[in-house]
Amino acid sequence: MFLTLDLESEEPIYTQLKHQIIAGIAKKEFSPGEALPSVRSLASDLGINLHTVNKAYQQLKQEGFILIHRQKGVVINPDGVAKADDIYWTDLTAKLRPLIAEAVCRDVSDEDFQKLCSQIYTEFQPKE
Amino acid sequence: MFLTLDLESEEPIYTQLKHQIIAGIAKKEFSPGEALPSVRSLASDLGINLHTVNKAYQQLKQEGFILIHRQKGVVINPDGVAKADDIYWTDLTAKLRPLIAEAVCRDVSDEDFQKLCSQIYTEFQPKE
DNA sequence: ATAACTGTTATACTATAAATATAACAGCTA
DNA sequence: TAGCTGTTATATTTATAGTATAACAGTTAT
Repeated sequence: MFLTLDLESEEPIYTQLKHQIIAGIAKKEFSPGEALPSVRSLASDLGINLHTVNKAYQQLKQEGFILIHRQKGVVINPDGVAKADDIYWTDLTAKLRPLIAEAVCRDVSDEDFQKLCSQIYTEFQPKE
Repeated sequence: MFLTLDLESEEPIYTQLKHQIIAGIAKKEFSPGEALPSVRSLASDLGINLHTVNKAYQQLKQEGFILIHRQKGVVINPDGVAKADDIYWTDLTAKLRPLIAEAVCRDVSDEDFQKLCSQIYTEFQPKE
């Protein structure tokens, strides 16, 4: 597991965990069905409380990234992540709008913005 | 002034205010040098506390969107908003990365993502 | 001058979220 | 039986969001 935390960040720990696990799935560092550490062991490894890990896991489960078997453990969703639906697009649009509004204010062109997005996309390209 | 608030939203009120004012600047609904309502009158109009408005104004000032003259009032920055610099790009990248990571997980292609961004960009196109 | 308006500062309070600290429960497994 | 799962419950601390008053200093119009 290569999860690192920035305890100085304003981003809550459980959010950092969520983002890193989602990034790991995007980068194919985690395979469908692969087991994730238990809440206790991950909390122990990172030096944080088990409830913080549990909160991240619960939300990842709610959003379909992982499955949690009551007395087994936590695994990356074997069926993969649900495709983009209407709710997802609406949500993503709401998150992008303020970013693009500021970009417009700062004279960032549509093309420059897309260039940055494409560059970030390449970060999640599986290494050949 | 066309500022509306969603008091049920998880997004803090002062953040909603910031986003709407930035969006207003992007849409050229606000012109450089144009006056904004005082903290008291805007707070009164919106039915919220003056400190909440003040917090939004202070951050907008900090980020260069508005100017505040001590005993005069609040105006849209007459010099326009500062162009994108290194700090801005780094910050924007950090905000986009989790969105793009999830998009990759949900099989959203670079092209589809860019299509959405372009569509949002058109929202901020000045009406001819 | 006075009244009414600016932003600013200070203090206090409530409510909520984030994170931690323990503890216990139920079920699986070696 | 011991040790591991996730889960639930309770309590505490800390930080943020938002409100409620009050006062100060400077401007502006009456």
